[in-house]
Amino acid sequence: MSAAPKHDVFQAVADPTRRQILKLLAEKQMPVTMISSQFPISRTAISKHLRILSESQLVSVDKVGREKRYKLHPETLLELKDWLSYFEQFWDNKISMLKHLVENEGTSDK
Amino acid sequence: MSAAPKHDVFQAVADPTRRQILKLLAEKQMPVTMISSQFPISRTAISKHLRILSESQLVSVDKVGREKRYKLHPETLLELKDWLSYFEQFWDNKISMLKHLVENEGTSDK
DNA sequence: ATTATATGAAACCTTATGGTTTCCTGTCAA
DNA sequence: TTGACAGGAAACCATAAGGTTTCATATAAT
Repeated sequence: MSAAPKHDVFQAVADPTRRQILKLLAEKQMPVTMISSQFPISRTAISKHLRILSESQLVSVDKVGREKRYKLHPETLLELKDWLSYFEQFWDNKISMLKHLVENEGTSDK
Repeated sequence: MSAAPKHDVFQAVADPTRRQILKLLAEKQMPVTMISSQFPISRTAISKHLRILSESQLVSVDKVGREKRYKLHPETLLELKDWLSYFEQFWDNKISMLKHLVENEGTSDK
C-alpha cells in the first residue's frame, strides 16, 4: 500500500491542457504562475490540473520558499507505453498483422 | 475535409471499458452483443462506447446481415505512440535524462 | 405472415469535469 | 509590520460523460 494514485494516467492525459502542461514541464520545472501564464485560463484552473497530474503521479512538487516548483515525473508515462505495446503487433509486424487478418476472416461466431 | 474525428483518441482511450473493448477487438472482430456479454453493463452502453471509438477512428464497422461487426483500427493508436515518443528521452536515454536534470537544477526563473 | 434477433435512437438521471470568483494563508521585501 | 506575491481551498456553475430503460427498425428464421 504505497502511492495509491487517485487518478488514472489515461484519464489524466485525456485533457489537452494537461498534455500541454506535461510538455511544458518536460522542458523545465516551474511554478504554477509561470505555467498558467502560458494558458488562457485562470491560475486556479491550472492548479487543479496540476493536482490531477500529481495524483496520477505524472508530476511532483518541490517547495522552494513561497513557490512550488512542479516537475515532470516521466516514468509514469511508461504505463501508457506498456498498454500500447500490446498493440504493437499491428503496426510493425507485417506477419502477425497478416496472421491476424486471416484468422479473423469473416467470422464473428465461435 | 475528410474523416474529421469528433472524438480525441486520448479521450476515447481514457475510459477503462473502452480500453477493454479495444483489447477484445484486437483478438477478433465481433458484433455488439458479443462484446457486451463480456461486461456488466447494458448492451446500449457498450453501443455508445463503440460510437465514441468509431468517431475517434479506433474501430470500424462491417455490416453483415443484421449484425454489425466491429473491428479494431489499430493505426489510430499511433497517435498516442507519437505523443509519447516526445517523452522517450526521459526513459531510455540516460545521457539526456542527466542533461535534463542538470539543466533544471534549482531554477524556475529565467 | 409472424416471431425472434441485432442494434441504434431517445429521453432521462446522476455524477464528474473544467471553469470561474472569492477568500485565506504563507513567505518575501520595504 | 505592512504590503505584495505565490498558491491552495471553497463554493458555485454549466456541460459532458456514463449509465439505464423504453421504443423503433431492419433482418433472419419458422
